[in-house]
Amino acid sequence: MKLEMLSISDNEQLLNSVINKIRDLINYKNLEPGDKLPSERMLSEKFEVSRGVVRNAIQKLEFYGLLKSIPQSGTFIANVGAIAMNGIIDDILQLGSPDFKSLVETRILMELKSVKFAALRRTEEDLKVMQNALDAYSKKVLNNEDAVQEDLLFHLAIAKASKNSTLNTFMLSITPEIITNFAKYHVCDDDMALSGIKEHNDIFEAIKNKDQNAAKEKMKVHFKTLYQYCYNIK
Amino acid sequence: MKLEMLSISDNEQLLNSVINKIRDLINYKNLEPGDKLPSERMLSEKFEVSRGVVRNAIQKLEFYGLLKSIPQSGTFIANVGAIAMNGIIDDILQLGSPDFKSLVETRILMELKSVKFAALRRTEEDLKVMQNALDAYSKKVLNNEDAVQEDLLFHLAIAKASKNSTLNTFMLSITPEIITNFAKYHVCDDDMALSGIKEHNDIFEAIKNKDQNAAKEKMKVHFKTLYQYCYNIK
DNA sequence: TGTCTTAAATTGGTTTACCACATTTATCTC
DNA sequence: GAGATAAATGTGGTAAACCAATTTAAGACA
Repeated sequence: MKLEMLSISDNEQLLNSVINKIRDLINYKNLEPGDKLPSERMLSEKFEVSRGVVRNAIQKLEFYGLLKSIPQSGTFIANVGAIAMNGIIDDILQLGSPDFKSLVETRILMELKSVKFAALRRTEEDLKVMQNALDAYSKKVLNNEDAVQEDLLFHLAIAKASKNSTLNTFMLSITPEIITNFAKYHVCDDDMALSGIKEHNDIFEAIKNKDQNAAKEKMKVHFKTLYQYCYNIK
Repeated sequence: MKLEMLSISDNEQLLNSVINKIRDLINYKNLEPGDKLPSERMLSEKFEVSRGVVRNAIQKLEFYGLLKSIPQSGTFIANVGAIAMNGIIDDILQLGSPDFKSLVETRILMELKSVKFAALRRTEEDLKVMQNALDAYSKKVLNNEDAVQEDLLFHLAIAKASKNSTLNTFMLSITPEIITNFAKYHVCDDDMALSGIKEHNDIFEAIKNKDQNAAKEKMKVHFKTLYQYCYNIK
């Protein structure tokens, strides 16, 4: 069984079209935060789709914080202005193709900040978790095994130690995409992995010593190769 | 009708418990990327909940990129390692309470980068959109009206001009939360709004002139008050 | 024994009818 | 006419039956 995601499926296309229609409705009626959407039954009739599809669309928009369904009452516009809402929906609809370059670019800028926060705020417990991730990484690399997962686990441990829940959430959310693309493009060569062990250790020591600037610099070194890759491909 | 979100509803609690059980199952069975989850019917029987609840839980995990459902085949673990998966699920379950401090902290670091990218990559079209947002903001402020939405629209225009889709998505996703908290804590006073006009103009000019460093510095000035607020409250 | 065909079982997705609660409207009492 | 109460309507949520595609297993035939 393949896990291909090359073309979005029919049901996803239907879902997106309904999301688009809901957006058009909100724009047309100039609905503002707190306003009530028509009932699911009315929407399903208006859009000529089953109520289940409407429910799925609403649920997705609810995930993104744009709508709020309240049982036995209705669905309401959340505290988001019209233009921001349109931007987010645009984003939802073109989903699935965040370019790898922007992904890496964003990861790097977040890592450089989170490593500084980690150096500032890390606890002894954080250090232990990092140490474990570091050991697991080294072990895999020295056995010539693929260590992409372990590599990222070390970085996620740093993100957690940064004590910034939002930053941590974002790092977690881009991790799967990073892994997929790394595997696809074979970003990490074997020699890269070997040098990675020392680089990881340097970062770890800087965090341990609570040296923010050193931590950032060592992280920069670690991303040097990735940086070049990121800005060379188009 | 109030839009209170103080306590999560019963159905949400049930949903979270099922998500937790799915996580436990994955851990217990040591399921790896590509492995197949038991069928929805088996899960609903095992967890003693209706199949619909199981479907909702799977859908939510699919939304976060952890699972992938394929019609008439089954539900599969996406390309995410066990530990990263646990981290993300932890994150999903404690949802709804990203502290304001981390939110602001993250927003600032992303803004300081996105404004540099914008200065580097902005098109003439981008400048027009920014100019419009700027005018709308000034108009509201000079009329002594609330201008939080317009303020953020200018910043979102910058994020869009940064040509980094990932960064733009993140900025969009934290925008609703920012607006809510701004309104709740009355972060923006009237005099702050007035000085904001000039600060916005300065940022705009720097982007227009493609001066990355000036853009970042002007943005820093703009966030100075917010910075202090962010680091004073606990 | 091996390969192709075919039918039965399994799967996620969809539809339908029903539910409990909230809101609105109508009715009754004073 | 005002307030309280009850009936009717409308709402999102839920459970069960149904669907089409897939997978699996059995069977027929060489």
